[in-house]
Amino acid sequence: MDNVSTEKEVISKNFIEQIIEKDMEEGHCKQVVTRFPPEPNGYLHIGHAKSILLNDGLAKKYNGKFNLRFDDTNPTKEKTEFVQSIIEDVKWIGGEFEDRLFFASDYFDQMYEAAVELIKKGKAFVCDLTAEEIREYRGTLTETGKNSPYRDRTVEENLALFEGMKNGEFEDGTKVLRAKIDMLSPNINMRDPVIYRVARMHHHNTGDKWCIYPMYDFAHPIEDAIEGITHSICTLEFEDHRPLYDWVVREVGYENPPKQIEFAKMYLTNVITGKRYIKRLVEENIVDGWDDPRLVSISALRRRGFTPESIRKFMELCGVSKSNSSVDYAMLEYCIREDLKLKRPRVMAVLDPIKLVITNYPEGEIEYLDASINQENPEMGTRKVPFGREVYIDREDFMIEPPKKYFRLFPGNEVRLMNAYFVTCTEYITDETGKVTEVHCTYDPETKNGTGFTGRKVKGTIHWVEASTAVKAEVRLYENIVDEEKGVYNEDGSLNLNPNSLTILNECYIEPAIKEAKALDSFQFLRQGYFCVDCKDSKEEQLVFNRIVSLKSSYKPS
RNA sequence: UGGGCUAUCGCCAAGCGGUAAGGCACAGGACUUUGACUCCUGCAGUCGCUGGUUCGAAUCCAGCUAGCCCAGCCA
Repeated sequence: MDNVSTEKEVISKNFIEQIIEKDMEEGHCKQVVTRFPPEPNGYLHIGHAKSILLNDGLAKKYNGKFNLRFDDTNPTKEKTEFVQSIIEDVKWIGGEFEDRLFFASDYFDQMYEAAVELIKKGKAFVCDLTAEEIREYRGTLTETGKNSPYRDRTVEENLALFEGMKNGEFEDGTKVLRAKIDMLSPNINMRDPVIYRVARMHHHNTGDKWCIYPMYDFAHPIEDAIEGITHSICTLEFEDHRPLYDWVVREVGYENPPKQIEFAKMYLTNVITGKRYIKRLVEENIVDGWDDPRLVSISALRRRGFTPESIRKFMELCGVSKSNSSVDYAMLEYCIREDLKLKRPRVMAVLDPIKLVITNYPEGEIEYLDASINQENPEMGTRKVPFGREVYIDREDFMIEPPKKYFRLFPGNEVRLMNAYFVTCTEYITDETGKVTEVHCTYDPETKNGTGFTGRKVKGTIHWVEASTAVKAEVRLYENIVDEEKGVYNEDGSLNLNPNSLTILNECYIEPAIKEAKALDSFQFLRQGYFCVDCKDSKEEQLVFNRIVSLKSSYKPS
């Protein structure tokens, strides 16, 4: 019986795994080596998480290796600040590159040599056309290109010129090295692509050593080949580059050339993915940084309280394919709920307090009641919860005139104060506007938590926090940054921002057990959802909580 | 007749010639000291469309349609 029940569900292999397994069976690949190759030009977001987890997961599954490599071949956009944050994020999400941290810029010498070899083979030439002329000669999507007048320079001339480029003899932009392939190709990438440009830029890693830099299409296959990458996984927009990728590894002469495999990027509904849009929100100060919890950058998800496990689970659930798709945000929420459910303490909290006075409870007395830390996971033990004459309850848990099927507190009704006693509402007090300011109840000592009282049942159980011992906290409720109905973009292409995406609640009360909370600790506040102590904004005096995700509610008023 | 890719439930996604997995979401019901969780139940007579091949097609072929990507000295 046990053996049967522990059998895991068979999860079907994705198309990349099928390719890899075939390659291994046919002996094309002894040990899988994958890589995550970000350009250090921004922070990582959930889309990158998919790539990291995919590559790392494949390496783990097939007993291979996973490298982290910075694709830093264009210094204009790159910064060391980003290198650090990327390393942190990759580690946090669980990408285990161990000591295999590389920089494409460390291979510049080898790339230069490879280019020289290409020239010697007559497969590359130095071109003097301006950028604009190159564009004109390239043709269009529907018209073929035509050969550059410099295409037939001799090997010797090309060699001399290319060395001149390296030695800084030419102005930026005046000369490029081009692969000699086919200007008639229907694939624009094959129309004698530029593989080296002259540009005097200070590089974060190589400093001012170089004034020529290789282009992605030339550099990337070489980087992969040098590291012994077997499967070079990238996104769909590079499909058209694959013939060029293959051309480079073939012409440069690598023996076990890596294979490029493309998969579809992941989009999430109703959030802004995409580095350049996140960048815009940050730069325009619409959010307070790359880790603003409303964003889906990895650092933001971490700050909001998402766990690496939940994100891994999410990626597992999403799968990998070649069709463009947009995953429902609810799936991510499901994953974090699922991950925290049994692991995190459950404490009572009141986010919108009204005072409840238990009129037949002795004044000034506090008793400590036992309560499970997590009722579904007894291993987490118990905690003491102070109870007294005055407690706070949530405003939504009391109604003067309840609609049908409302089974929380209203005049004359009896409910359970969770982990404590049954209470019956006797009266309520309102201010001059009619707003309820205080509710009065009586309690029944016989119904105390843990006594096994079964005399009668109540339909409602509400949460509460004892007033004199309650910890005051700031709670931030996040909504997705865009309006659900309108989607991410307006018709004119501008971002559709929801100004109500952040609500800050200052008057929240949480039971004293919360005092030991540390940055990034997460809790379930009963019926309020899951919250995380903000690692950035919490101070000694006051804890700040970010809502990770709310619970599902099946109560629908009226 | 530029080229490349994609199309299976509201959203992901298996399926690889033998008669439509699974998850999310949703809807009902049971249970409940969180209206949560958990547990049941329901949820594609048909796979973008049209033809063809076959005893048999989501799977193979042909034609069409729709969507995405490509004309950086970005990655």
